[in-house]
Amino acid sequence: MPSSVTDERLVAQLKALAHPARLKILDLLAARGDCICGEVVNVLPLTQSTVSQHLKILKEAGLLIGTIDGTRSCYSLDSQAFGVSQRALTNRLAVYEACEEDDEG
Amino acid sequence: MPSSVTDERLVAQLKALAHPARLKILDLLAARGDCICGEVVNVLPLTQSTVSQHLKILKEAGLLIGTIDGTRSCYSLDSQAFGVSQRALTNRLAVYEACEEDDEG
DNA sequence: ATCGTACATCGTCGATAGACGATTAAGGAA
DNA sequence: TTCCTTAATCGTCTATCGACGATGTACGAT
Repeated sequence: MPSSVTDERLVAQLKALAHPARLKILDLLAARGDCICGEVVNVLPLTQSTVSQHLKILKEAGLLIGTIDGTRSCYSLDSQAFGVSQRALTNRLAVYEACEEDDEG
Repeated sequence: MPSSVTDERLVAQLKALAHPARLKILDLLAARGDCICGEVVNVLPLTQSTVSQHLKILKEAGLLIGTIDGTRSCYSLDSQAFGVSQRALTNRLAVYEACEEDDEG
């Protein structure tokens, strides 16, 4: 019953997810385990500053973990955070899905 | 492998979900089964035109079904659509979640 | 100390989102 | 028909998003 994720936080995460470039970044990180910023820049048709901005947004939404490695920034998915938000989202959507109109009579 | 939901569509649905007022509308519909526009207006601290706009966005994202009932518009959740998008989202997030960094060696 | 690399941040600009009031469209009641 | 109710749409305004180039910052090599 305690949702453990506020509406506000859920909205923030949904906003972070709701962009094609950011979904691509997540896919990339899921595929490779981790990436430095430059690798993401090489894959996406976007400039370095734009990619950096997207990474920041994902990080602020709590979906990514970023570590400094010398002059490089290494990013990886925050699997735990995804577990939490996945459950929150799934619960939410499941409620909506379960809400069949039962006035079929 | 066929995702059955394009990235584009997923992004559109995430955008539709990523607004507090629209989450509230979905909650309301889940709780009541269906609502006419005016009921939603009475519950939310927003004007009729704004609420109507939000309902339109949710409908265009394929999350709501709207039926005309005399001069009223009756909205209800499209449970089937939620089933589909829930699976799409859940799959996506599950991949991210499952992607533990296994380079612990 | 100087230079090069890698990334973050700043400033800007056009496009989009979100709110509102006003108007329009359409059904029901007199 | 005329009027009232309900809701969709239009026009406008502000705020935020998303892209970019330019600049700043920090580390590594020379």
